Amino acid sequence: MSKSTINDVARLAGVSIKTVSRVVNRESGVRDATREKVEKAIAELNYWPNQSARDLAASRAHLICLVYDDPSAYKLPSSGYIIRLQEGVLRVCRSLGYELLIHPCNYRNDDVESELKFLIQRARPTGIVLAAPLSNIPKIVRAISATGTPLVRLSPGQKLSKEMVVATNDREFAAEMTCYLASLGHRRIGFITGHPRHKAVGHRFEGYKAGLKASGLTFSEELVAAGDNSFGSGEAAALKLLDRKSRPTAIFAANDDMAVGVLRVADRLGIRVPDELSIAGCDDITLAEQIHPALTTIRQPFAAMAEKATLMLVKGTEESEAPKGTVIVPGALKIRESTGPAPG
Amino acid sequence: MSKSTINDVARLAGVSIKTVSRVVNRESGVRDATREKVEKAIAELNYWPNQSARDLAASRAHLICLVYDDPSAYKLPSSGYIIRLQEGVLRVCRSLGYELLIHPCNYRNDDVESELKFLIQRARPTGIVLAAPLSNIPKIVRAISATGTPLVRLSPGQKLSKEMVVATNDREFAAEMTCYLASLGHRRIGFITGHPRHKAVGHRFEGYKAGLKASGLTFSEELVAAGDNSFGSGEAAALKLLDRKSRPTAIFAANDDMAVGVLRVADRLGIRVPDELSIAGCDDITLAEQIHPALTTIRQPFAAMAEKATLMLVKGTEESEAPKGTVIVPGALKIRESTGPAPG
DNA sequence: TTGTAAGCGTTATCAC
DNA sequence: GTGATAACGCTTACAA
Repeated sequence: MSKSTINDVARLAGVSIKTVSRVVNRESGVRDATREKVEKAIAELNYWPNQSARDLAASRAHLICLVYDDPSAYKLPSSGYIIRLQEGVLRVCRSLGYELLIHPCNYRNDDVESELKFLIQRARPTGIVLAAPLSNIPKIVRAISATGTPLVRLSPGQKLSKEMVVATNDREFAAEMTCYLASLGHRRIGFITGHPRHKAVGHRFEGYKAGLKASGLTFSEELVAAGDNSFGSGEAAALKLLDRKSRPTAIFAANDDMAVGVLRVADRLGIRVPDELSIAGCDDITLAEQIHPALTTIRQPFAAMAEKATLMLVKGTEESEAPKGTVIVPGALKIRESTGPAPG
Repeated sequence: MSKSTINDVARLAGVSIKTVSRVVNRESGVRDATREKVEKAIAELNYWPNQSARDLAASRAHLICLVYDDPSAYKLPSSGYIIRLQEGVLRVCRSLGYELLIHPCNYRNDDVESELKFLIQRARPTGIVLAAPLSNIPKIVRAISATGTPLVRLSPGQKLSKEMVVATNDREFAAEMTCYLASLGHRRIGFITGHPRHKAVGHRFEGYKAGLKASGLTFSEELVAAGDNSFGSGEAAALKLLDRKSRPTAIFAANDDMAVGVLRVADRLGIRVPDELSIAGCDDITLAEQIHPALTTIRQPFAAMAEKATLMLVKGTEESEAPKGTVIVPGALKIRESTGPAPG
């Protein structure tokens, strides 16, 4: 195992440590011949720079911190959300030589604020990526901002020009999905709303209405049922919508968990999907592709959003021109098997 | 934001930096009055030790690395597994002042080995927690071991007395579940096997056989169907088992994803659960508690295993008496709604 | 019980 | 282009 230092390399290559440092950090102004000598010595000694020493000397840590709502505190079925966020941050970290520190936290705890300050003081990360729904909780944002650590918020549910924000276009793609269903001939398109506290999810309802309008359909309260993002609430809502005389021929749920609930109810009631009923969701959870029929949904760009956020953080730090404002990473329709032409 | 150093504190408290260091590190041999003076200065200056400097000076990093199979490479429905592992490691890290670095990796890549070495060289973690199924892939284990970094393996599928291993008692609880089903009066208990490469999952099949024996039932190939841990394979296997003349009155699947598949097939075939068919799974994925009827299963102690593993790593490093051998963290039966008395 | 001084392995400054 | 040499903020012998 390598224990060699920059000094060993310098000695072997017959140069100063500064020159080795230059080569390692790809600085310009090193003669090719010198560079090669150094690189040879590095390879021979199997040298790797010591991260702690680098960070200390440069007074910066190569560290990104991802903060999100603690899933173990809720039992979210879609912990895939977090995995995908991690995935996105990791992609950038790996390519740019940063490490990822993860910090799930429960905003209901009274001491989240000091907990976050403690974390930041201790780890001194380059920056923080704050995931929804924490990103729209004022005391959390305030606690982090107070430390002066660069912060990027994910889907805070509002545009903010003076801060770094990455979001997706919930409203637009929900409208698009609605138009798609209308284009299949559906005229009675039901909607199941999501958790009332989740702002971005609320945008989808607005998108649904906009889509109806754009398709020349009229909005009706009768076609709407309330859910709370859970599988069970999707089942309950489906039961309500499908029990009616003139039931919808398509149901669009504000998230996949609920859409899967609808699918299950349809199955139980003997309603064939998509022949008699089209079902669409939103998020593209892993299960969406695995159930039968595979769920038509909207792919949420969680990983891409996290990737973009991390990039903003790193660039902002390295280039001293911190990018501000809201960046939109668009979602994408995933047409699969659960939607089809309207019956009749 | 604090930029004060140990020197500032020493100056303000009127002591040497060594004394400050002693207070910060809770070393003994500091007079109470002195300690108080220092603590007051620390509070006043809002001082926090610089982690990089500490690590450099002590030539150790307060860092645990969790390495697991990259979920984005497969589309595992139960990414909850990883979240729970992270949860366990994080618990220990937080209480002991370590940071958690996560590293999902794809063992199919040709360069995993150099990738891991790179990671270790760069981050120099205190130790590594290696999750299944990576923990039983020789080239992975070898690559890590070669660096000399302390390693704890999770569920490698075999007992190893000379290495640090944390596992659960798959065989025992699978037997227990089988006995439980037998005690409900079931005499034809079906089994769906898991992924052939996953050793620990294979143990469950053995446990099933042992449970039959202990209950005075005879094993029959007719009651066994092969699966591969996926939801779809569970559906297929269920179809096979339930299609037979004298079909089983209970089905025990080697994991929850498959058990949910069985549940779905039963629902589709109009077989009432648990009245006509009892279904049991293994893992206790989040979905298990949320579907209807809630799934009887075996709670796998993922978080507890990760916690134990991390503790071994830290203790082993700090106490210079590295604990060796296999530690077993037992699983637990979760009796819910999908199992009941045998019909008739 | 407390303090001094020598590193730890880098980066950064400024000569050459 | 290259190289001394001084930080960076802390731990750790070893003294006192």
